[in-house]
Amino acid sequence: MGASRREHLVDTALDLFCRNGFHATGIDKILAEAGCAKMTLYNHFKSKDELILATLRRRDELYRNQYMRSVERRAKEPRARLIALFDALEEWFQDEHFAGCTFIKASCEYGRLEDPIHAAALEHKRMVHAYVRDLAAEAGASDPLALSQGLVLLMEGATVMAQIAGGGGYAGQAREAGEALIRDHLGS
Amino acid sequence: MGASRREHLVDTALDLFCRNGFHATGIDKILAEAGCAKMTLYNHFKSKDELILATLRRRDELYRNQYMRSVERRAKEPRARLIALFDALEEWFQDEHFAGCTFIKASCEYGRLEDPIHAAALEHKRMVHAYVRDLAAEAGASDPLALSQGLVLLMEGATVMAQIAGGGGYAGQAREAGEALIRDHLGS
DNA sequence: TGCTATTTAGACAGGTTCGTCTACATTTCA
DNA sequence: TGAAATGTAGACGAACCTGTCTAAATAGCA
Repeated sequence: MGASRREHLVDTALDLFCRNGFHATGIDKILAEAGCAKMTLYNHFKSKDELILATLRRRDELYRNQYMRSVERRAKEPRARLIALFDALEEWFQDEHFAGCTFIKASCEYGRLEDPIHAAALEHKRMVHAYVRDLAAEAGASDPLALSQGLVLLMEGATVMAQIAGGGGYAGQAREAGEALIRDHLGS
Repeated sequence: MGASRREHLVDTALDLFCRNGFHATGIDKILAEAGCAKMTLYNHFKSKDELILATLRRRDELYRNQYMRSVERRAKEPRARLIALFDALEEWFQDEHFAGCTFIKASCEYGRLEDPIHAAALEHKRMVHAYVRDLAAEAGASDPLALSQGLVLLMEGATVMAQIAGGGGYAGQAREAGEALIRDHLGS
């Protein structure tokens, strides 16, 4: 079983953390759900916090392999990809397992900026912004930074609202506003 | 002391919950910080969850008395008030006690939609949206709903990013994008 | 002053938490 | 086949959690 045991633990923990919260999810619950022994967990991870950091790395990997690839599958031209950011968001919100952004949740429960868990959340958000900024630059925006900042705020706002309201068209609202921003920066 | 004891407990709990999280903040910590006895708390509140709901009601009250009044103080005309939404946001982010939105945090830790705590968060967000929608309508927007949805997403996105990054100009970014949306809906 | 309601300090119960440890079983791979 | 690595099951400790209870002190108000 080797490394697959570890991956299975991380995937199980990621699911439980995102659904029920980090503090509210005990080690024992994760072990029961994953069907493995306590020493297996503590053999792979030094502590619960280390496990949490591993789940955040895993979530970042999934973001790149699922969300970002979904954007790139939906459109080939940079400008169209800026709009596809919101369609891929909608796809995510529609997922029956959608439970909000794991990184936002992590920053909520681990609020101190110097906490490694909070720092991991910030690092992920920086990566997302860099991705959008590059797309805006490729699309020929005169001020790609400003455009990408606006788009990212719409994306984050939609994600938070979808989490609180339980889905409900927020990606579409964000897309509509995003299109206006894109027109403003790139012309119609 | 009468009711002031209860208010002091709620204010203390609100501060600790928002700084350190709901699950991570124990009853004993709140009591120590507030300097009062356990039975005083359980005399006023049936349980910790009831205390949390009381802190959310208190936070909602502060939002109306501080944030919304700040918006209305900054501008008298509806259109100017739409822009003032972001300036008042910046003022909030600059506060040394800023620690993100209590309601977003509550929805993160109590993720089940049917949880009364989550429901209270949703209700607050609905109130905020209604406020912005009314402003957009007063400003003469042809589609006040669409405009307000875009503005709200920018506001929520800025709040989340300010929480994760620890301040840092997100209200200004949101204002810039918000002005573009307002121009798009109301003309320059 | 004196009666009543509130607050206090702390012990207490029952449950949960994280993490360690041991003794045994299983897998891996030469 | 046999040795080394890995996983299992569960007991265990020490700390923490929420919520209850009691007995004494204090506050508010007539």
